[in-house]
Amino acid sequence: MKIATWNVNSVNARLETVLRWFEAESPDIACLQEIKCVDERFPVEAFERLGYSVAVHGQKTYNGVALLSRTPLEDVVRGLPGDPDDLQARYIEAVASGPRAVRVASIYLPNGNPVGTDKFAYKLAWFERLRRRAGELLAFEDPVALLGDYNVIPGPEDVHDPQAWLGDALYQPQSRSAYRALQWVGYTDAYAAADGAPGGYTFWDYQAGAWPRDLGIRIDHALLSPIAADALKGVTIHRDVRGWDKPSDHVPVVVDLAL
DNA sequence: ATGGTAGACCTTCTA
Repeated sequence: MKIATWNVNSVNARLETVLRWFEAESPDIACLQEIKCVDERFPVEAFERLGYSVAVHGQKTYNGVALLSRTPLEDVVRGLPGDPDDLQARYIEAVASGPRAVRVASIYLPNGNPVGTDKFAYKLAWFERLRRRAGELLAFEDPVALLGDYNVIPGPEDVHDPQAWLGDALYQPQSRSAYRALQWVGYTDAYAAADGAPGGYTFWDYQAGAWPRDLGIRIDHALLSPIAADALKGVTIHRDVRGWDKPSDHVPVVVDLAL
């Protein structure tokens, strides 16, 4: 079973590119982030034609997440539990049903820049809510896969130049610690567990020639519950997609599970 | 030294 995550940076501006990738790779489940549209403007039919069930948690202009699955999506949760005042659409969770049911979430963690502002505080608070939710999910029978744009560079091997990112919210000690705390709850970073090599970047900025110079960072992650981690066969970063026409600044990451 | 690009949307914000 292949589960993908991809920050598409506007699903409508990128639809042709996104569909092209889905036709080539046909993941069983996919988690999209930064769809940048309200629910009504998500291209549901285009994905249904490819055989997917669709669940959307959209928002105007910013954020927005979605889940796609070849089996029906059940028990959909829109929005990260724990703060009714948080209106940003950054979390959707559901069970991809069937004989190999998986509980999956599409996560768009706050960026948090600049450090020292309420944006960074929001990032850390969101991380804490996610940790609590992740703990709750371990009580369910189904394996759990939490995929998305975590906006965290886990370690120095995940960035072209650690020094250049020291002041950035994505590489703050608190951000990295919060990401590790998710693993202490009982989740496994799929890329690390699959012996992913250093330099497995998933994001290259549009600016300053970051892509041709390979100035990338690894911030799109898959965290797996124990049963899911036991079934891990491999992780593939679809790096070549960054070189396509009209690319997102993120590329798809696919985890392959023996489920 | 404070740029450089992309998307949504309406003038600036977010990344």
